[in-house]
Amino acid sequence: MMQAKPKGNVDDTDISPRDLAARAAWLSFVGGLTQDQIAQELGISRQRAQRLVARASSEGLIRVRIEHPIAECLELERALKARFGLTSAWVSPGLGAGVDPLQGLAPFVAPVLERLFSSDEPKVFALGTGRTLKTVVDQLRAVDGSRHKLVSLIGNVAPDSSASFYEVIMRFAEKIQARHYPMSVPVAARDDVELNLYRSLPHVAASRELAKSADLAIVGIGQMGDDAPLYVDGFLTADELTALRASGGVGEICGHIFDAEGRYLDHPVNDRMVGVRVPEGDMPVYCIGAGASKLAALSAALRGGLIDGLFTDEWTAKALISQ
Amino acid sequence: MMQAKPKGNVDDTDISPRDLAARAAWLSFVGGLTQDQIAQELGISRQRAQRLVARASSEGLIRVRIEHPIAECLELERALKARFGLTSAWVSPGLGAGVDPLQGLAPFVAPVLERLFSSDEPKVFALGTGRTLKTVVDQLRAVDGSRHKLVSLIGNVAPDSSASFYEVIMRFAEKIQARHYPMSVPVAARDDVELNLYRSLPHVAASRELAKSADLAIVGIGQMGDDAPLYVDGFLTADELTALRASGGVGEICGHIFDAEGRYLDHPVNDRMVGVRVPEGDMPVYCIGAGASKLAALSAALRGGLIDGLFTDEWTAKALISQ
DNA sequence: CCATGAAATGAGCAAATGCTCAGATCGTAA
DNA sequence: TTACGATCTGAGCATTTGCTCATTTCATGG
Repeated sequence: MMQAKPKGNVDDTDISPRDLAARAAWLSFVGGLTQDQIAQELGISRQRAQRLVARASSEGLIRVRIEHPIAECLELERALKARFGLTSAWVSPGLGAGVDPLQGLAPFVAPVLERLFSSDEPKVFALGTGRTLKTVVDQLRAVDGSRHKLVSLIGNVAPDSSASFYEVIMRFAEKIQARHYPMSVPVAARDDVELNLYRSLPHVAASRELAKSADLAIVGIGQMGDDAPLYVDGFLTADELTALRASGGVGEICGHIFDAEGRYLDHPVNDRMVGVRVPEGDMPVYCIGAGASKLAALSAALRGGLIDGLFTDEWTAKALISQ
Repeated sequence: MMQAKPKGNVDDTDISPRDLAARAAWLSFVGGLTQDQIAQELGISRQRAQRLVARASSEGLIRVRIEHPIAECLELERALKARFGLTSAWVSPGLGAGVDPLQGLAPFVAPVLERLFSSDEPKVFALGTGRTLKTVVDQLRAVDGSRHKLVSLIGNVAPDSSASFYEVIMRFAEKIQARHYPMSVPVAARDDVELNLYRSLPHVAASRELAKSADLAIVGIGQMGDDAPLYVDGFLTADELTALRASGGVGEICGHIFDAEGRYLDHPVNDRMVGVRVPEGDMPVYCIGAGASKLAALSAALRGGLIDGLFTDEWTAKALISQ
């Protein structure tokens, strides 16, 4: 499927090296040993110890969390809920200007999702896609959620027929060992005939039904700037993007484009999405997103009541509250 | 109750300083910023940034966990279960010779207990006391376990009438917001009359009944060397300690002393404990303990089938398996 | 068998970190 | 107001850490 590079960080069946890295990291972080001491303890060179610890961090073997809720963030959560009628809000501390907001948001979101997934009661979670969700799932700890079901809200085949795209649901399913129902058709149909064809496929119809009756939807949010994900990934042509913006499009959730008031556009592009449009029924929708580029989209989604819960960072929360 | 020192690390209503520490730690650990950058971001001196991060770690605002199960530890867990007929075993990676085993064991045990406490089904947990359990509870994250009940297996009043001792159940209860039932009487009665008196007190009888019907017991284990906890804390005189050792006593759980085969001694000291002796009925008993000093006691408890689950560290596990 | 390239290793060095000490700041009491 | 004590703060320095580069090791293919 992919390149044959032996560098792949997927979990292959290595026995020793990763173990050793974990051990070095344990000695360093938990034991507070210096690299020299680690080297001695493990019978390796100080240099190697250093590399093992670095590797453990970069491969995500280390998970750090701050136990103390920062008052300012709690206040922002309260304000977001009050201002936009959300049922839930989570605000991560910011990491300063130069840093990708996801770097802070993802490790903050992951534990919350773990809590959701560790509910004893079997639930159906409907998932979107995108870089945000992918980054979050990478941070997710392996918890046993085998009683739950995961279903995709959106097709998983890109216009160039590649299926890899941002495969989020598989990764989620691996982490929590849940049954999963991807929507194995193109994200968008090219015309109404195709749309009806896709939707009439039994496995698609089943996934759509399951998604519509899910207990909770977890989605990202896309912006409509020049580097809109829909455009970059080839779902829209440059002309279409321009046209949609002219029609007022400022953001999208699961490929469904909406205007600044959070109303979905009445536009052919929107009508040909094979997946499910949220909100659907009384299923709560939790959205994960932060950063200046997503501000307009988030603001619109909030204004239109498209979402019920929001994960974001401090900077974005402040910006949203001050309009 | 305690000294009036304003240094107490109990959660007082500070607003800013701890928040700032948490924020600095977040920037450092999650954001990977250098102290200089943190200082700039927070508008403070590099020095202060350094101190804030250090403080955050020392105050336990930071929680680090290793995501990767180390093969060698898994193997030891398997071996422990097979060898001693345990239903569960957890082995933490060792931290090298010079370090208190608890420093590694406690952060390892805490997440496992969190999982136990996050079960949706209401349960009754029976708890022992001691330094081990206290260190573990300090590492525990605040999870909502308000549906559970916590009950003490042992009295909470020391011979000198001080109640503070190792107050574990309160700390657990605070962390998980569970109803708790301490056993508010002396640990040991001075004679049979007193024993019967204590046990006939309604709240003691109720606690004992609840403890006996608990879903799970979580206990530490004590050794009977010259610095036996029972002796150090004043529950035994030096003479008694010597006598008990002469009678074969090598360890104790909740103050009940047993011999090298894990059989409880038939001795007056043992008969005057007000609390509950484990195992009791079919309630599983999980024991937390590691270190050379506890080896004999652990070995005996395992041999006698006193415990069903064991939390220990690598070194101790190896020693136990090789007899 | 050797040639080749990629990854692992160790040395050296610059940056970052943690610690100590002296001075500053603040609150309290005379 | 001034003196006092305790904490907070910043500078300097020793230690620790992370990075780069040259070398070695290992695996693969000629």
